[in-house]
This record gives sequence, structure tokens and C-alpha cells, in this order.
Amino acid sequence: MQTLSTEDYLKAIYHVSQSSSGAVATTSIAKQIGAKPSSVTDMFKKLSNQNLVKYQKYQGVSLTNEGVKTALRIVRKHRLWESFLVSHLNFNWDEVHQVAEQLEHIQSEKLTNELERFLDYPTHDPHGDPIPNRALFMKTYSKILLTELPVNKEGVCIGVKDNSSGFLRYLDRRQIGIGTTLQVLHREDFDDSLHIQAGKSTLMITKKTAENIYVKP
Amino acid sequence: MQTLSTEDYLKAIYHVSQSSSGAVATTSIAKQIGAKPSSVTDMFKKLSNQNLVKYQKYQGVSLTNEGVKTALRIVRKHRLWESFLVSHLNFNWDEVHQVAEQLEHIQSEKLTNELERFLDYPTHDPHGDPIPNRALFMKTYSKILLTELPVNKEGVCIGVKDNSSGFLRYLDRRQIGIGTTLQVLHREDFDDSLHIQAGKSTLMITKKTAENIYVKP
DNA sequence: AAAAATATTTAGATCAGACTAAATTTTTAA
DNA sequence: TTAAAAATTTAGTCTGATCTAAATATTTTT
Repeated sequence: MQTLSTEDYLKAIYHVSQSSSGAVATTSIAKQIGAKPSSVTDMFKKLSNQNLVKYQKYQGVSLTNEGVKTALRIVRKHRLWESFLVSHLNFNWDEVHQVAEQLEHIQSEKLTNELERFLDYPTHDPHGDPIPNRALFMKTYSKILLTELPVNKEGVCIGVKDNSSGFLRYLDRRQIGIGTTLQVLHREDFDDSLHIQAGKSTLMITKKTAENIYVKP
Repeated sequence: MQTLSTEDYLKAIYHVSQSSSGAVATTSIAKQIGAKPSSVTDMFKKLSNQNLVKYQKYQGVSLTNEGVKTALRIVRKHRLWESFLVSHLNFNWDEVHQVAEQLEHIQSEKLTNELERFLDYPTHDPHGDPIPNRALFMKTYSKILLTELPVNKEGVCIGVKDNSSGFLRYLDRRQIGIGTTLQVLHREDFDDSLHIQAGKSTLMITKKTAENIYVKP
């Protein structure tokens, strides 16, 4: 059984390893967790002793099979709770993260599985991220960034890359959410900004914004 | 803001002080928490420094107003979660305690209040214990022990004193639960056992059992 | 009221998780 | 390819929460 802290580290390692290839560096975890690199080194050693990561001095870590499983169990809980908060407790998609960070540590298989049943086996959370099922398997359907959507081709918003509440609230104000139909009307060569159709309104967004929106063509 | 541990202590002090009068002794908390008396003394000092308890060496502690409030906020969360687990996640009343012990520490006022709304403002948890409302006020209706119910007078089971899963499962097997109509048919002077009517069946229970069942006459 | 038993506190140690500062290794750039 | 910069690790410290063992206070019993 893990402590709160080891769970946080495993999840952080999982997330960083998803968005980059090769071993995960000490500094990247330090940033993610909000701890000093020296603390991260300590934890890497502990996780290594429990066979949850493979660690080589100065070379970073990678999760073992057992480590991946543990991380996915936490991700599963996190995303199920986020779904619950939005669907039944009137939380907005930009408010759920902080609370789910706490709820993901609750230890009870029955609770997790019953919550999943109660929510009717959701496959994606409110940000469009896939929820691992009981067997820790998740459907990752093909998605592209809005920047990669060809001009005049329609796509549906299926997720976001940046989950910060600043960005999510910005999207809310623009009335862009999961399921919104998006279409690039014009790509401005000068500053890479995009004129897009979002649902029924047209608006202009920056490249940076478009790089953080996932669409299904 | 409190740590997990200070919350556990405050809740323990609250519960012990409810079921006995005067100051709360070090040993009683040690038993409740499962810690050594010396650790309890340490914590008493910390809580005293935060003005959550009044502590006098060798004389035990009592909660301050602030301490009571903090304890009630935890009790509120604990009982709301227990209600949720039973009403929506198929938990039995003997299974909820351990999970609620974890959930009660989740910090989010919005979560607590939305959960309460979602459950439609329940006043009592699955064991019949009252749930503090948002203002931390709870209705404690008059209740008596089954041992005090006059012979042949009907009462309704509204709670239990002992919440151990052993006792709760025993009641399940006897088909006694919250809401069950109970009537003492005969009190055996020899060993204080009781013949009772419970719903549609009659059965015999010991004095010890009857002392742990609350009824409303 | 003194002795014995019980309860409580103090003193000092340990453990997990974090930190700072210094040392070491790896990477980058001149 | 060596010097400088950046990343990482080591060594030693700190804090919160626990423990054991010894000391002290309170309560109970004789």
C-alpha cells in the first residue's frame, strides 16, 4: 500500500512520461510536484526499492509494470471523481481538479467500482481525458490539435491539453466545451491566429489557444 | 487548517465527551485513536496551542467552541458520506464506516454542501445518527434504549449505539434495521433477556443487544 | 493516611517527507 | 575538447507524529 506522497509521485511520473519519450528527469517531477530536486531523488530511491520505478543515478526513472498499474488506478479514481463532481454536484470543469486530487487517494475498490457503475461506466472525464476501466484499459481515440485541423473541415472538440482553470474559464467565456463543433475558417499567416466557427458564433483565437484544444475530425 | 491527525483527535474528543460528562481523559482518547497515551499528551498540547481544546495537565481536555465547530464539520462530512454510500453506491450499513473515515477529511465546502443538496438534506445517517446541517445544528430527537421501553409498548428502531460491523451484521441477520417496529413482549427476570416482536417475527435478544438499540416510543 | 495501583507526563529516539548547501555528474557551448 | 552551465545527488537538518522507558501525579485500596 502506498502513502499519499508516493501516489502523487507515481501519478506525476506517469503524466510526464506520457507527454515525452524516454526516462523521466528529476527536475520535471520536481516542477510537477512542487518539490525540490533533492526531495525527488529521495523519493525515486524509495519507489525503486518498492519496484515501482526503474531508477539509474543521473538517468531519471521509468515506471515498471507495477508502477504503471498503480498510477492508472489513481488516474482512474481521479477521473471518475471529476465526472461525478460535474455530473451530479454542479461543479464546473475548471473547479474539479483540486478536489479530485484529494479524492483520488481514497482507498476502497468497492467505492471506485460502485462509483463507476453509478456514473454508468463513463469512458471520458469532463476534460475529455479517457477513464481507465476496471481492468485499467482505456480507449484513446485518435485526436488532433485544432492547429492541425485543415481549413474549412469540421471537427468536434473532444478535450483540452492545458487543464489550468485559467484556460478552461477562458474557453467557457468563448462558449467552447467538450462536444462543440469547430471549424477553421481562416488561418492568418502573419501571426498564426485562427478565425474559427465555434458552434453558432465565429471568433478569433491565438495559435497558443488552438494548440491546447483537441478535436476529432 | 488542520492535519488529518488533528482532525481525528478532535472527532475522538467530541465523541468521548458526548458519551460521558466532564473533561476527557488521555487514556480514553488513546484507546479511541489507537495510540499511546504519551502521543495523546503531545497532541493535547498542540490542540491547546491552537485554542481548539482547553487542557490542564493531568486533568484531561475539553473542546473550546472553535474545537466543537471543527469536530462537527468532520462529523457532518462523515455522516453525509455514509448516507451517500448507502443510498447510491450499494454499501451496507456495516461497510460504510471505514471509507467514511477517509472521506471525512476531504477539504471542500462546496463538495460538502453540494453532496448534502444531492442527498436532499438528510437529517440522519444510516445508523440513525443526526447529521449537522450547514450551520452545524442537528436535531437530536428524544430516544430511549430498547431496555427502557415498557413491556408491550411499541417503538420504532431509530438508531444503534454500537456501530461495530459485528453488531450491525447481527442485527441484519435478525432483520432489525432503522425503521423496524419493535415491541418487548416479555422481560426475563432471570437473565434479563427479552422476547421481542421485530416487524413480523418474534425473537429473543440479550440485555447487551437491547442496550445498543435506540427506539422512539 | 500511607501504600499500591493507575494514569499521565517528560525525555529522548525514530521515521517519513521535506528542506538547504555543498559536491558531483552530465550536458552545452565556446 | 575543454570550460561553463545545468542537472542531479549527497550530507546533514527540520518538522510532525509516533514510540519506549522513566519519572511524576492522581486515585484507589488497605
